[in-house]
Amino acid sequence: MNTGTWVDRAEATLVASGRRRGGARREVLELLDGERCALTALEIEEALRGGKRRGVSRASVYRILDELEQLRLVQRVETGQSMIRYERVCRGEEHHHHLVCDTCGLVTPFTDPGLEQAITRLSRVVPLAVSEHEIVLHGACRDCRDP
Amino acid sequence: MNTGTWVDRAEATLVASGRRRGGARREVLELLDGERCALTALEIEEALRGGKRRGVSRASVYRILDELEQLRLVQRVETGQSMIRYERVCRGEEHHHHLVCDTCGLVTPFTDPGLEQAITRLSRVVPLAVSEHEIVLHGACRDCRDP
DNA sequence: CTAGGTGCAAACTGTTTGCAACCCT
DNA sequence: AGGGTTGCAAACAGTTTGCACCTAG
Repeated sequence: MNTGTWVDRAEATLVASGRRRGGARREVLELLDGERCALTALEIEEALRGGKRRGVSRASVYRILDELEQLRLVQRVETGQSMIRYERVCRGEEHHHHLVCDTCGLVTPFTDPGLEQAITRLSRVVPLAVSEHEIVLHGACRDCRDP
Repeated sequence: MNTGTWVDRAEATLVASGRRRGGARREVLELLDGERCALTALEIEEALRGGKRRGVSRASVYRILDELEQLRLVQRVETGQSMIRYERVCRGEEHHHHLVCDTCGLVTPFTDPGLEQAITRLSRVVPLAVSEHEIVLHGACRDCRDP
């Protein structure tokens, strides 16, 4: 699937839920679509302010992310850096989790079928109707390991 | 192992690292020792203010938790509730993770050897020297499921 | 025209810090 | 006596909200 698809699906979902189109939201959607991993609201605001874009106010960034999350178009990622990160949700795309370097703060994605399998098995026996799961591995990335 | 052991070990570790004993810290240690799952700093402050205890100022709660975390006596738990939770670390006790009810906020622990195994295997192939890992399952608990 | 979208600034909330008083050792 | 420990209040940082203006439909 190409990168345009997610923005299109997102806009369609938004319109279907009775919303109008808006320039700020479009900016956020396009930025998220181009990112392969999770961003914080502040990173999004900054990325949109710089460059040739029009810029989106902080309040709007938060409001838009909140909307998108409720529509399950983006998901929150907690990396233990005391800032919420957001990334787009792609149906059909392999589910991924995150590696966090506690030294430099780098966040990278990874996937592991074995892990997903273990989670699926576990979800059946646990006293909770599991709807989401999040796995974060902390440690030192290569650059921070070798000085 | 009984519940007294952790407080003792904690105080010993603190003294060994060149600190003195203090009433506020003792309060926090005893409270954490009695809890089986993660608490937020604010919950700790509140729990200590009520009851027959002397109470510990908010700043001290944070400072103490920070100290304890650095000494690996407590660990942070991120449950996606935009508040950091802390729980004591017991050596020899089985490593556990968390179930979070997104409706009522209830946090409960669980353990799963299969999952730990999958994580261990994964840690060897990932581009990160893994030191910690955190797994959170989100969903609806029984009480929130059945009205 | 009109309800939703957006920016701005103020309000909130969890967390951190500066500083003076306190108390173990 | 002296340095770690604590409380208080102010400072911070990320997030949310109130309100007036703008804009898509």
